[in-house]
Amino acid sequence: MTTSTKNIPSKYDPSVVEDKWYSFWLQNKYFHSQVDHTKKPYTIVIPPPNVTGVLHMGHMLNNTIQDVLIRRARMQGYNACWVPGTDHAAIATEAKVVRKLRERGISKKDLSREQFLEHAWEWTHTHGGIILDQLKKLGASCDWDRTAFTLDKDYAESVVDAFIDLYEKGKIYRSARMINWDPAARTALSDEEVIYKEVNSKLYHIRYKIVDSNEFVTIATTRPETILGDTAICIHPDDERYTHLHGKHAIVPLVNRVVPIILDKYVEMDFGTGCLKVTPAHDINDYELGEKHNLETINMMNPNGTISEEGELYIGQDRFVVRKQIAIDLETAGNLVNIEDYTNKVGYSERTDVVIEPRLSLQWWLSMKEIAKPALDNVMEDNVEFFPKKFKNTYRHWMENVKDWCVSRQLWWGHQIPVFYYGEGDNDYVVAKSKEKALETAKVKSRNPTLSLNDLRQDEDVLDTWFSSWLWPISLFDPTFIREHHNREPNEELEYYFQRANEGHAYQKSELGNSTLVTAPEIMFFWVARMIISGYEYVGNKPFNSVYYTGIVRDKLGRKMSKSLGNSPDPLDLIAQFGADGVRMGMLFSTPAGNDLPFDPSICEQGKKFSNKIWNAFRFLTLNLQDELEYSPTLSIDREQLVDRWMMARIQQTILGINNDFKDYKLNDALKKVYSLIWDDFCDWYIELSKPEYGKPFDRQKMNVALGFFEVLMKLLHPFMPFISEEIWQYIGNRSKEEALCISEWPMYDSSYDSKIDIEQFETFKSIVSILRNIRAENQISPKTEITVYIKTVSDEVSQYLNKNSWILSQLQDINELKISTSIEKPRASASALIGGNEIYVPLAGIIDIEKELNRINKEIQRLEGFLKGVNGKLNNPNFRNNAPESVVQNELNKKRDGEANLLKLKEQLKDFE
RNA sequence: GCGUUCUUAGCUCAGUUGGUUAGAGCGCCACGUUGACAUCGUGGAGGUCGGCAGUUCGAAUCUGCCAGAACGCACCA
Repeated sequence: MTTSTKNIPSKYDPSVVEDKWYSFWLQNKYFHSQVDHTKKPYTIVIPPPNVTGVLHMGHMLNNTIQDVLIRRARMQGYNACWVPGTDHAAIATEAKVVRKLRERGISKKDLSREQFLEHAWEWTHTHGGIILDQLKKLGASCDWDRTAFTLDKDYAESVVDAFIDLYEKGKIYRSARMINWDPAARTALSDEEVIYKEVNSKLYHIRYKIVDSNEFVTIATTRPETILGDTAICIHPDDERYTHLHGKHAIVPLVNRVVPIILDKYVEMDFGTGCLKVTPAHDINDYELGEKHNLETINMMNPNGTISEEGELYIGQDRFVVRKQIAIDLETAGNLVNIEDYTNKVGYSERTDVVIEPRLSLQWWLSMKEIAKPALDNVMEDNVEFFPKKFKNTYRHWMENVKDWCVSRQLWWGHQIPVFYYGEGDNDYVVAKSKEKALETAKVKSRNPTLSLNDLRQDEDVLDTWFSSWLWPISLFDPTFIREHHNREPNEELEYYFQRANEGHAYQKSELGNSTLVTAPEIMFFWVARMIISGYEYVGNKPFNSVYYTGIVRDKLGRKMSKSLGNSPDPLDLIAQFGADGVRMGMLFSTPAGNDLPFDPSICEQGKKFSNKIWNAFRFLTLNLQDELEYSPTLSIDREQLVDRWMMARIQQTILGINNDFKDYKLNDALKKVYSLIWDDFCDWYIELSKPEYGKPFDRQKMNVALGFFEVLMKLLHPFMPFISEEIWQYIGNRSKEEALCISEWPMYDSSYDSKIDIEQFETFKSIVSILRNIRAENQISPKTEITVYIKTVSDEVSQYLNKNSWILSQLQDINELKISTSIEKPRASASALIGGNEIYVPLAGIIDIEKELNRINKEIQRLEGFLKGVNGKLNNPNFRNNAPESVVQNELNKKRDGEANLLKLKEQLKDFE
């Protein structure tokens, strides 16, 4: 890159600059990582977005955070590897494809599995990876050579391997149980895929006739259609109201089925009538009652949510249509007692948003209790550290009560379950990698040597999408390891990016953990917990040192931003409007780790303004070096100059502060520190003071030192705003073609420059300037009018450094006379102020607005008196003097001494106006 | 219902082990274009730290109760 001063545009145009540098970074493969044992690894695996998804604000936040972490690690000299990829997202993608096909008049049930998968792949090829291109716009510094997809051949094999391995270990089994059934997708779901929502519904009271009696019992239900599957009425054995019904039978209305009245303490006598209808096939609790009391199960619903033949009536009609109709019919039959409004919670499918039906079904399960143990313990011991900490509790609660995982899904898009059936019996199957392999075992197991490939039928179902993504950190690096882990060590990549990156305990505050997962808390159970489980199960180690849970991006009304609500701005529009840097900064600026982000596009405005400020500061420094062919930024400061020492000290403070913030993942605090360093310290003070006296030429050396500082500032800014920082950094220095800010060294903290005295002294100057500005504002004195300033200092030491650096005052204020000494005669009719006990006087005879000045002094006196009242209150309290530590008492005494001295000075000043 | 985390300026949030009369950014008000930036500069006004008790010499900070919010888990048909 040229460092010529020519052609620095007066306006900063992110769209041009950002594309330019992104291509440059890619061309030079700065984001590519390979095993290098001379460097420490730092690994991030991306939470793979749905392959056909498009970027939303949640992705923006999530990936910005990952990019900040990986870019800083890269600059710190880590071998930083951020692996990107996409997830096939079984049910989500399949639902999308089904919808698309329906729009084209094609129904899934008219297609064969192969035909459907052809459509799905076509869809994947046209839309797949769009989201990854969008991430590039954001500046994501992923190693794109490693881009993976959960249905890639190698990866898919590892998923099947895991199933086989766990089956062979006895962890996977097949069982008929109550499951959550999604009637729209027509598949089983895991418990985590069900979302409970509070809804306004109706409670139907229905009476059942008692056999051989004119009596009725009344039950209540929110799902009257399920009476078609009733096989009992249940009452509490101690319920005296119903003692006479023990051993009797009741008649289910409409279907006129005779069912027993059973007794069980499960029934709450206080709720409703104390009578419960029992539908074992369609309710979890009822199922358990059914098992216990040997009840018949009537499966009255089809997989698509219509009534089945077993239901006898309303066959083929939708469950919700029937719910209305059956109420009418029950009324007609005289069985409907009443209907009341009722609020209850109903389970909905996370993906299709339809009401879940509990249903008895034969599925594949993974036994969780045992394999979850190390994953629970290591998080509890902070060996895997959660940020924010509060999620440890949620995690523990889930892990301690972890239930077996239903891993089979009645879908086609995904990893087909490697189970081959050779007969109709419950155990007539073998688990194998392929049909061919299955055949041999099947022959033995079935004792039928004539069995052929045609006799084998593979399980139709696919695996839960999370059953593939839980292997993400392993199979990205070593896809055959799952299969071979009994016989060999991890390959070089897995060893380096997984094992070595996660060596030791996470809780080492001395440096950043070497591997971080950045994700949403919503998928803690779906994904995070299961990845930790698979890490210990297969590699014997955690897959990451720390987990950073991001907040949820919400709109102004506090609603989660989602495509369906249409309340999410298009991230690419935002980037076009504010620049990727602007959007990144806007989001990071207002998200403490784990907090939700109330998003308003205007927060990106601040990012854009910041870019503009930086650009203009840069332009100012270089405009005045127009004759230079190359800049010579330098950090060899003039040690005699307070302002240089101060700037250096502020930089050191900031480096230290940022490094600490990163250890706690307080990215917004870190960014705020950089922001303030650049805007408040560098632009508002340092640059102002680097300007020469009016009319005089610019000091080349000063400009070069300013550029030297600027260079450091751009390094500190780079993880957050990679584009503008790279652009400026490239301009500033004499860079060779291979150089880039993104691979330059992170600034080292240098304690020799971190001087509290320099900062204190400069702060005094800042306060004096502020007070002079304030005096001008109150007395309406234009900045151009010269003023006289006397400073009566508290000590010779103060006089000395103020005098030595008095040019700072003259530079920032038009002053015709400046006196600094311990022995200043207080001038009459002057505006005055106190700074650290030092008295500032600005004689303003004839100009001064006496009322305002009196006001100001009186206000200050009032404040001080109140302050001293508090201090004296403490000091006069014997309990305080006896109990408080000596240092605290001494501190109060100092406050009293200084406060009283200041009060005296203020009262003197007041006398002037009497 | 159980559990967890919260409640600080108009908004979004800081506030380290209790110890200056509580800070920042945005927004708001006033003033301001002499060498980069009006996408800017300068100054200013905003809070009895959700409420009530308690512990303590001293509470935004610790404890209890109450009110409200968010999340997780389990749910009565």
